[in-house]
Amino acid sequence: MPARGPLVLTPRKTPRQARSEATVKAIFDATVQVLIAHGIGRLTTTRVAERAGVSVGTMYQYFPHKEALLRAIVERYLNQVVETVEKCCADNKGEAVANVSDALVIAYIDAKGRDTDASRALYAASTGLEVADLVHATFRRLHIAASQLLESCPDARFGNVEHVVFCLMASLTGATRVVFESEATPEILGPYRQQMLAMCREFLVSAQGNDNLTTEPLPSATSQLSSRL
Amino acid sequence: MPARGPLVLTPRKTPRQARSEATVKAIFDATVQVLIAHGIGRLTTTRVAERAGVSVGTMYQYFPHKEALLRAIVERYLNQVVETVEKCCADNKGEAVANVSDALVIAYIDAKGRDTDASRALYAASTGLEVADLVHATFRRLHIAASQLLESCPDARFGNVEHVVFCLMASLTGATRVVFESEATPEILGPYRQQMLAMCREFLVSAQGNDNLTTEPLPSATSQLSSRL
Amino acid sequence: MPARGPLVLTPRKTPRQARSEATVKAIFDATVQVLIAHGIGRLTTTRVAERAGVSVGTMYQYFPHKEALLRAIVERYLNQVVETVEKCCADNKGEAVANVSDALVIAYIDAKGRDTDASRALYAASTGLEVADLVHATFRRLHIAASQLLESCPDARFGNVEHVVFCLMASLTGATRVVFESEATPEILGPYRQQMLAMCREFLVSAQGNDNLTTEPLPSATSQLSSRL
Amino acid sequence: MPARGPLVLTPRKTPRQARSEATVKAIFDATVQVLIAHGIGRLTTTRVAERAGVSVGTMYQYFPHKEALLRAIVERYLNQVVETVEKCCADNKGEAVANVSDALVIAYIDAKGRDTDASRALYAASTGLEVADLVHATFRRLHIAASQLLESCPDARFGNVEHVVFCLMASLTGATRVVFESEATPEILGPYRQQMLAMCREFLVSAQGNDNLTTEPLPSATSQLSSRL
DNA sequence: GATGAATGAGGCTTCATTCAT
DNA sequence: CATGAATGAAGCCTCATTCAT
Repeated sequence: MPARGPLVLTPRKTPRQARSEATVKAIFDATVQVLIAHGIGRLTTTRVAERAGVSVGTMYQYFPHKEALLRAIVERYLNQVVETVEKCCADNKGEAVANVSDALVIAYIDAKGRDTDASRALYAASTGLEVADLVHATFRRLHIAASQLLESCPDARFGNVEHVVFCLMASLTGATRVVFESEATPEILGPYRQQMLAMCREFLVSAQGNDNLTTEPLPSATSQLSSRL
Repeated sequence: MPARGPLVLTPRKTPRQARSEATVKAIFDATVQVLIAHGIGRLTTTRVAERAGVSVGTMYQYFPHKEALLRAIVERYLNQVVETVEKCCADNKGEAVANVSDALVIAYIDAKGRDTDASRALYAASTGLEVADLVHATFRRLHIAASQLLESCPDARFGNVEHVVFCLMASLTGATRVVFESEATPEILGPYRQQMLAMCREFLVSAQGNDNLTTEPLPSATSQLSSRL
Repeated sequence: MPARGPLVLTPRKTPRQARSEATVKAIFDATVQVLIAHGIGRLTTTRVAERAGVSVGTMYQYFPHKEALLRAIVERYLNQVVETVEKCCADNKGEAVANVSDALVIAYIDAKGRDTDASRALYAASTGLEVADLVHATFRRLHIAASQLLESCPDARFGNVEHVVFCLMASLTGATRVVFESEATPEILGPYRQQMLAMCREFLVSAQGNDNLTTEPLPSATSQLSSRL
Repeated sequence: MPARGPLVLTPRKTPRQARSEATVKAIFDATVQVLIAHGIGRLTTTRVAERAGVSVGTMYQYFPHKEALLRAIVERYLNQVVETVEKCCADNKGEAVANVSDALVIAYIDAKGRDTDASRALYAASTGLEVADLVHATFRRLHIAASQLLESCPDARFGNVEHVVFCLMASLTGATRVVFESEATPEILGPYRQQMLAMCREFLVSAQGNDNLTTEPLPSATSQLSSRL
């Protein structure tokens, strides 16, 4: 295929479409700003529209109801994060487990850390049954991406990848949430990232070969803590 | 829930009579039930009162406003969890790091697993600025208890206990939240607990002596993910 | 009406559209009607909205809360009265004291008498801390207008205008209130006006030159009534 | 009737009655205190009972509802004032008009000034249809007492006593209300009383013989002032 | 399409009053 | 009789959503 000059790969928008996109973007940005400034409890359609510089009526042209707007925002945000991680996975296929672990941890934490305020705000917005499915789907995508990446490692010897990756990603995403919900200052984030790197690396490396370690029988999960471990 | 300036968060009336206590208990139970059945978004004072079999007026005799009720519930729940863990810490003073790690993990996960539904419901209720301070305080108590416990281990050689414990507890609590918010069936919880045991144990054991491991220079925490790790 | 800290007393939305203005007028009229028909104790936001033929929501678009509505109504009414009196003052600059007195009395009583029902209703609404400042400000404006008018009289020889005018206006406004709160039928109002004219005229005329009349020593104002006068 | 030692003219109360009276007194006092401290808008049955040191239940034993309590308080207060004035009237029968005027003014203003806070509070409580009849009845009693007193004056030559006294008392009571509702400090009350003494005296004295004075046609008050007075 | 005034269901809270203890 | 916990009607206010202009 011979080069034919600077290719324009994105189709030219009609003015109408362009305006629509700009409006939607304005609404999106406004929503995040309101989320950051007022919190989910004070996020009202009027407030968002005001901030976006459009009328409520216009907003309802693009989002049939508030929940749709919220879902769209959360979805967009989660997608950004997942895509960053997926890209990282693609970039690290075939690396050793330890490296892969580091790459994953850094990719995820840094994706979150890109915009601390937005991340905090979105964590708050992500709680609620309305978007639970989005969160789950996102987690599944992360899980799949991480699984494939780890299985691609030349030194991979996992007993049960599913379980390992589940725990890995639950820790990574859950702990990061804890960090962001308390204080995600650089002074906290730095050490946190370092420790998390170690934790995940040790975990994954040690999981090589002795995964279903089935040590002693564990006390039943639902009962009181047995005094004997 | 509109902000209300200086909030009165203590119950108006200290239940010192038998009838009162029964009423308060009914309200507490009803709140959790409504939380489980409808979620925090559909938790209304009317609904709680109805479920508790009392009038709204009665509810307001014990809780000056909805927020106070919510805080009371969350506080009670968090206290239960913390106390379980603190008790576990007391019971394991002087054990080896690996054992202590196991004890902590099991204590925490089992405390949460005692009532799966309530835990799920309360995770949802715990998000929101109204109770953020309670959650933080709880985390701090857990952090302190775990720190003291780990420092008491005869084989403890931590570089920076603070950082290690912070990451440990963030992972433990955060990952457990992820599990409960997706599906906390025994089929999930069992393997999760096993992996978490391994993860934390490996982390803590490996943190002996090489804490501030400062291996290779890490990419800056706040910048974009460097493509090459 | 519970206190609410820093109150927002200006309407949320400045009515700049035709529809808006009509709505605000309807709300104003309805408020006065409800005040007349039910009294301030039975004036509820719902009732006013109903009477105005709008929804509560609409009302709250123009008045941030009930108190703001009440203040707006009272303010509007007091302004009408004050403006009438101020105009009268402007029209009578330079007249003799006796004529000025008559003009003031007639202007005030007739301003109140324009709409007997509204006046009665607004007297009731004007009691309450919410509007006390408006009432005071109005009295001060009346006081100032009357002072300036009286000082402009060619035959003015007051000892202490402040005290004289204060007593004059307190009597005029206070007595008129008493009349309207009992029965402001023409049969009452007519003679009342005539007597008030005489009273104020005699007072002002006699105050010429012998103001600080300090006759006999008066019994202390705050002590028990001396039995011997 | 020979003296028979110290006579006990009030019947001895049974303990029960004594307790009742004490309770009622406590409730009365508490009501006034709450009125002063919180205003009529914050006067709740619970608050009064609390302050009185009795239970709401007990309060309802003595007053069938809140309105009854309020009426009782207002009635008691108005009675005190009226009785003071009536006593003054009895004491001044046969005096000259000027003296009678002074006596009335001082008696009324000082009766109100006895407890400034209570007077203010009671003014606020007296607004509302519930007690309008009490206020009217009180005014009528004052009117009657003053009429009889003035008619008893040896130098009385009133044209229409009714009209004169009505205006006199409306001014006295109305103006005093104005004073108390703005600021009833001694610095205000002193001059006010002095001026009021002059005003009423001049009015009454000048009313001797030229009551229906129908002087010149009065200027229209900017309004539709009835042309014929 | 865009606007923003209007809607009204529904949430939170108060408080006069009742009644079992 | 006294108590005070319980009641629930009723008030205030919000905000997602609609629709005439």
